[in-house]
Amino acid sequence: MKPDVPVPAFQPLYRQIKLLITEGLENGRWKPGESIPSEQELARHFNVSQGTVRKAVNELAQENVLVRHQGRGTFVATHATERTQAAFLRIVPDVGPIESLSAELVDCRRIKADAAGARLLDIPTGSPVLRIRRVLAINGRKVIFEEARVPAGLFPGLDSETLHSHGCMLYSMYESVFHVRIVAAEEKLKAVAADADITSIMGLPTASPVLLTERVAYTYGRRPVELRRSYCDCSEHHYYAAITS
Amino acid sequence: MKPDVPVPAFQPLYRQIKLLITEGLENGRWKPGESIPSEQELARHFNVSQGTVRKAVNELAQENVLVRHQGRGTFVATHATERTQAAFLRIVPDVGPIESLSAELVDCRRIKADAAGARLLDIPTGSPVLRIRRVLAINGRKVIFEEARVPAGLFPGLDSETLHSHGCMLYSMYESVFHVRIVAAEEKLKAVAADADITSIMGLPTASPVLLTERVAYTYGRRPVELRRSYCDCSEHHYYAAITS
DNA sequence: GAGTGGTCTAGACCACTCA
DNA sequence: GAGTGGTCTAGACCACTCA
Repeated sequence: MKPDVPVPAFQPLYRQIKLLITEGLENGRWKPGESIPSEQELARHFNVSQGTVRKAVNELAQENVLVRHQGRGTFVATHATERTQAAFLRIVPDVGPIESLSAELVDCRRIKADAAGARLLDIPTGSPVLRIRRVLAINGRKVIFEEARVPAGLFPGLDSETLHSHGCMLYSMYESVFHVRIVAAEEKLKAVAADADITSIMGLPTASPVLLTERVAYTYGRRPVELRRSYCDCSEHHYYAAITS
Repeated sequence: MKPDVPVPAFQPLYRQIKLLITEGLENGRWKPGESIPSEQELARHFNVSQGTVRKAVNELAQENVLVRHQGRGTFVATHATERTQAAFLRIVPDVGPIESLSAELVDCRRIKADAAGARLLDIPTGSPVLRIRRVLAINGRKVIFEEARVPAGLFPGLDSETLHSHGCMLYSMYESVFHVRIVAAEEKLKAVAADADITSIMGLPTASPVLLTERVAYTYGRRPVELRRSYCDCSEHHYYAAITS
């Protein structure tokens, strides 16, 4: 019993089902925050057993693309809610929890992709890119200065006003306004001496050591859609990582 | 059908099986690098279905405590092989792969646990702790200075000679000599200015920014067994992290 | 009480490994 | 060819949610 839709060969059935579900997410068939059909329904629709659907959904849930709720259903993950707002933020206070998180826009400009950035974003060098710079405050204290770059083509009409009206929270705005959902990211961290721009914005002594994080963020299908450089003042905050392996 | 061994209540069967398997790993019933019994055998032994064993083993495999090999069996993960030697190292060169990794011992001393360290290691303040300091070189270049602290009681007789005879590779030595297997860790990262000790050992300019990583490493059952502070020269290397959520 | 996901079983067949 | 883990099915019952 195979689903009656063309799928790549040499894949276990449940991977094919996973791909089909991912396609439904990509093309907006099921939207962030909404529920997808029940396992039983999906099994009937794809003409496979519930166990096979379950295995596909489990993998997507583990990748935080879907969220399961026993008794309620399975939902498309979202950056829109308070709780999932900062799911990608790895900076935490040395003591105590994050009680508030706010962002202040520095500027938003249209620039041209340089060679390195274009390669990472998989777009032509020189194509239009939006550069968004902001300062993040944790519990009222300015901690992070960051610069994000995204292909302008994916975010038509994005400007300072769009940013202000969303409190300058990027991933929830990407998702709700432009239907671009961030599902994974890779980060490279370095300790560097802050340059004058950064020390003046953050109110730090000249050449303070700051934690530089370079991120590539991906949407469904591991397509890169954002580059980000963050500079974190580590005097009362740190980057948290858990290792299993 | 329940296993005929006392287990905590209110746990799904497969979690109870998982605990029983973990106990077998802890008490050395199955040793790192060895294979555990097949799913069929475990299912017979615990008197549950193969599917339930499979679910328990899957979770342990995902936590990198066990390693599955189709057609060969399921093996206890180990730090002893070349490939798994540096499974916890997150520092990589900015360009190119890690071709060689070597460690040079600075010193190994017996000290007393300070209050903060004792709390993290869950031992009494003032109890004996071994402090191991070493320099890690990646592709022949000194990149990381680090200091590890472990409860002396867990590592009887550990000294410079033990370290030298294992090339100063800690986790494989913990495992093969002292039967302490590291299975998980938490890390906090900060950018700091290097002090004189570090700049002289690493050959860096005064007060260079370095990446400080503070690690707590855990053995089975999430029992903390090592604290570590690493200082990384980030001029040609970075810390790599993947984010999913 | 109907519907959801979570657990558990039993059994089939497949892909891979190794003697 | 025997033994291993990997996939898939079908069906049962449970825990949780919500009207």
